[in-house]
Amino acid sequence: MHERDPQSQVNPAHLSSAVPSPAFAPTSAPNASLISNATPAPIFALVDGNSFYCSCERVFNPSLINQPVIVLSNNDGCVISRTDEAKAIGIKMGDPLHLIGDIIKRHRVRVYSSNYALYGDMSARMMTTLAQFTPELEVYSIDEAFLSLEGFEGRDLADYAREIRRVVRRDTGIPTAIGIGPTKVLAKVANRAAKKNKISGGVLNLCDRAAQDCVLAEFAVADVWGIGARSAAKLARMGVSTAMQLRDADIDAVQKLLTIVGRRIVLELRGQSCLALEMVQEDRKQIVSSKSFGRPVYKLDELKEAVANYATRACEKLRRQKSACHTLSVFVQTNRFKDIAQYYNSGTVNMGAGTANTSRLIAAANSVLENIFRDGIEYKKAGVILSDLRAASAVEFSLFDDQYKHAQDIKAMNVMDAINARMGRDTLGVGACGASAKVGQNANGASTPLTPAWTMKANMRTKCYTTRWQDLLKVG
DNA sequence: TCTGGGGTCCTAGGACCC
DNA sequence: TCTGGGGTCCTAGGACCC
Repeated sequence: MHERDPQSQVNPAHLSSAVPSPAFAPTSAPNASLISNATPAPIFALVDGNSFYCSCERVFNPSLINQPVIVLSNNDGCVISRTDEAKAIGIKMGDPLHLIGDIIKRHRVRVYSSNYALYGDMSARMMTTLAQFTPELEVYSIDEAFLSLEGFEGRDLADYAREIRRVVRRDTGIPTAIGIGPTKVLAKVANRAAKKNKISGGVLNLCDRAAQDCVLAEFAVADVWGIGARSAAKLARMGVSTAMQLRDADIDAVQKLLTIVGRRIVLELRGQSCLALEMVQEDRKQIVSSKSFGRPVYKLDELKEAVANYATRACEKLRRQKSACHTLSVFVQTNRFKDIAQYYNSGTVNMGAGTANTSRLIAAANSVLENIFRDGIEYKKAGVILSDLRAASAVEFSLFDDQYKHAQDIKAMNVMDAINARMGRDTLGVGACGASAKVGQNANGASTPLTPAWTMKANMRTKCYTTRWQDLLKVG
């Protein structure tokens, strides 16, 4: 869902200037351009949940309000969400938990393992609420959405955005910030500035040039959407350190430095929309399931069990988008932070006519694993990558493929998915995944010494308030 | 003891073909 | 004995995002 190829990125609205006049427009042009020769300028609003994961936790635990709160990555590794209070005491994004023990103790920071079932459900609620305000909405990430406000020019856009914030807060409990601009990049800038500036009331409209100048002059170029650390360093060498300087820079020089991606960013900063709203979620081109282990793993059998579980997750995603996979890769690696001899190995297998059958993919993954496994190594992470994905309906058989078996495969998977959807994940699974994963967990699903080494650590997870009946909050 | 996971896009360079 | 160049496809690596 991020950068796209230039063709699909171009907003047709802006191609109109290249068309001599409606009379010469190709017959395939949308009718709108024949009716009106003034194509309306796009207006984007970016709505973004503040400290989203922490805010989700606060919704169900009001004692966290006004407290420093952080949410951790998988395996309780590092900080991936923090409240303003946590930011204020110096906790940074990505800080490893084991290095900030002092601050946590001193300030009584409330620490949580990530609970994606909860955050995913809260996200869906937020998006449903936003959809009430405009049919043109792009769900950009778990906590962000772009809205098109085209057609709302008649009203005060900042007022409308404040109304959106109020309703999202009322209906989901999630606080948001909203940035408005004529391009996605400017809407992103506006959103960030709105978050920083408390007097903005969480809303900033950067549609007019004077407002843009004012904000861009003070905006670090490294904070511009699409400019990462590498690009920022290159730009610094060119003497560009603010978003305003980037906007006004020689565009060809920028392209030379940052490729076509950089050029697009400059154009967007200038108010020329290159990145269109993408309302339909395209199918994934690859599906990855990989995780670090809770504890080091040494044995092939344990790796196989882990990989079987990852393949199962990946296959579920594959079937959800009705694709079949034609290439499967598996990788294993040591702990890159540990001062030991590093080992990384991966292997790939061709899945012939294509399949979305969990058992087949696990079997294939196992054979790859046997090839890349070396004895005597302390493994930290493994993963499965499904690629060369095509529509499941377009599976092509060769003379040697057993079509009957393929049809049986599909039936079996449909039954498994249906049961798991109704009774909960992993109610029905493939034997290779091991029953042991469920043994040795305490009541909250946290790991105990009996849990297999490969399973994730999540010792501070809250309940699934919105997705499990037994976890519903009791009032009174 | 302890450092996330899942994605996309762009470019350069090699292989291959004619 | 001399020994081209253009196009396409694929892959690996880099960069970025949340």
